[in-house]
Amino acid sequence: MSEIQQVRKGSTSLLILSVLLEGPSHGYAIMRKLEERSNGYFKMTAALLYPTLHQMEQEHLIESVWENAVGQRRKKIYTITPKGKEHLTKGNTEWKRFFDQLFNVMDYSAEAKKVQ
Amino acid sequence: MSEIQQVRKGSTSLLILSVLLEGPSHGYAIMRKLEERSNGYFKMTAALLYPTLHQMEQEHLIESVWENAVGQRRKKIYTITPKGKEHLTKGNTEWKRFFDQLFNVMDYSAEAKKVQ
DNA sequence: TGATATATATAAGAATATGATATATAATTA
DNA sequence: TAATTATATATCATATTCTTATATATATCA
Repeated sequence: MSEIQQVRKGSTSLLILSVLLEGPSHGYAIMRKLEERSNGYFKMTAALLYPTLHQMEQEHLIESVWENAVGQRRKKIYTITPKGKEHLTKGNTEWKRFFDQLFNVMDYSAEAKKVQ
Repeated sequence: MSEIQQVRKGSTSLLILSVLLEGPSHGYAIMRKLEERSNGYFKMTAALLYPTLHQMEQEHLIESVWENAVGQRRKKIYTITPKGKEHLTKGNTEWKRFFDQLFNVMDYSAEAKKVQ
């Protein structure tokens, strides 16, 4: 597996919650919005999306209702819960801390190398 | 698993390479340096460190020699290879891109929410 | 002598991601 | 009209990475 694919692990639920913060949406639309907003960087696949959505629903981070409109494929509409909003805020903070520490260590080493 | 533990996935090899960029070191010392430089944030465990080191050696990112000094426990000294240095540079860039895109999506959503 | 720090290592299991496959409808194009 | 593409949800087998627990062994300090 490439480095960047490993990196992406664990970000899925946070990205989904980010999209749902704007308003209710269904699986396929979430996938498309993520790709669109990152200019194709986040290429979410169905095999990752749907199991993640199911798990997030079990954890009460999101809720769903089926929409059965005539002349359209049926869709499962997901909404972010208050617990989901908390999770997103907390996750955002934790990611920022993690990146700070990661680049702290990497920059420290790069600086030490220059001095040699 | 907590969000932050998921986040950490895939960063291990990059952190190890960062430490080795400064100079050769052995497993236990790498573990301690990482904890020290991140003020305790990165708590690397032996069970994660040693298998990762073995794998990285197989991928030729690092090389090792046994050191058998008298009056000391024997140590396996690891050195970063040219391939490892490339890997670190590339990984650093990829992490930065990932970070940019992640917060791009998250901030976009937070802004859209404010406007509602 | 016992506790702690140093030092390397593996096994079992959990969590997350990928590639492949399945099913089905709506809209578009040839 | 037929074929293709886009929409829409879902699972399975497999791979990868991480955690908890366990094992072994030496040096140092109280």
